[in-house]
Amino acid sequence: MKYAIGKFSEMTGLSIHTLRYYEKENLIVPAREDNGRRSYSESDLTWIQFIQRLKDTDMPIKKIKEYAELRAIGNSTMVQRREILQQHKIILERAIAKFQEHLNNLNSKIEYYDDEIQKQNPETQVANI
Amino acid sequence: MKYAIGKFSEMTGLSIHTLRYYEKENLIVPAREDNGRRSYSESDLTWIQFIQRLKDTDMPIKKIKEYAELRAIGNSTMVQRREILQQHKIILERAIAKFQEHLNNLNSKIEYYDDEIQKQNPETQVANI
DNA sequence: GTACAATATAGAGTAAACTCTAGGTCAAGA
DNA sequence: TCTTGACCTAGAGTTTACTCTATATTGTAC
Repeated sequence: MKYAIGKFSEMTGLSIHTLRYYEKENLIVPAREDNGRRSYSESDLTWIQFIQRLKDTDMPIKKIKEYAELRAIGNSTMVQRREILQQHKIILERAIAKFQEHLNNLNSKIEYYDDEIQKQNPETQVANI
Repeated sequence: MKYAIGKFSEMTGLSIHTLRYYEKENLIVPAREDNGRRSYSESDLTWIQFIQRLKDTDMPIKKIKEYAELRAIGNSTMVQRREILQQHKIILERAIAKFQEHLNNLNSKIEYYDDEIQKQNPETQVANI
């Protein structure tokens, strides 16, 4: 199946403007119809979903672009592409650890607030007996 | 102890410009000396470290500002502040889940690349016997 | 007492990632 | 045939979070 940009925008949740911007940045370069209109394929869909996950885990557009341009060259660039993913993996592991740590801090702080709020509202205490 | 902006910048790793910008945004408003110079305290240090963790886990400046302005009002705003932290907690939990999921995908993809790279380099295979 | 380092303010500039506008083409339905 | 809606390009505008510049003042070392 082939999809015009409007349809593809709906399918991906990305705006038409964003899709054109991604093309300008070489992230995803769809085929064109004879009349010059963009024609996205199933494989473009799989690819944009991967891009969306990279984006969603904070890979900057520049890095995604780097990966996309290597991908466009073909099989000879697999070692470099593996390296980019490997680096991103390390970034993700660190991010998870950092978020987990801050989540623990946040939990203590919320508990502290709960205690203080209790102290400020004796009625609530009475109601809870 | 009191710290001038240069010292405080060193202690926090934030540039002097950033500290002034944070003040303009009401995130952290230090005392002033008689001559008008900023004077940061120990409690400013604890507070900026908390701000840094919020920032580091992607809370936007606007939201931190909201929290900071409630904090500046005092004890009467505890319920609202608790609510902001509670919301951020949920955001963090979702972020961790999302990152974890993408990490798993990434691991499969890296393994796939490893296989393909192996196939492309038979010498490596021989060397591994 | 003079140089110089640190501080002050106001406001301009920057990078990233969109987002929108203007002006134009083109195919299909009333 | 005409108009409407989807598409096209080039380029301007926006938001966030800084980052830098210009200009002025002040406190300390020689």
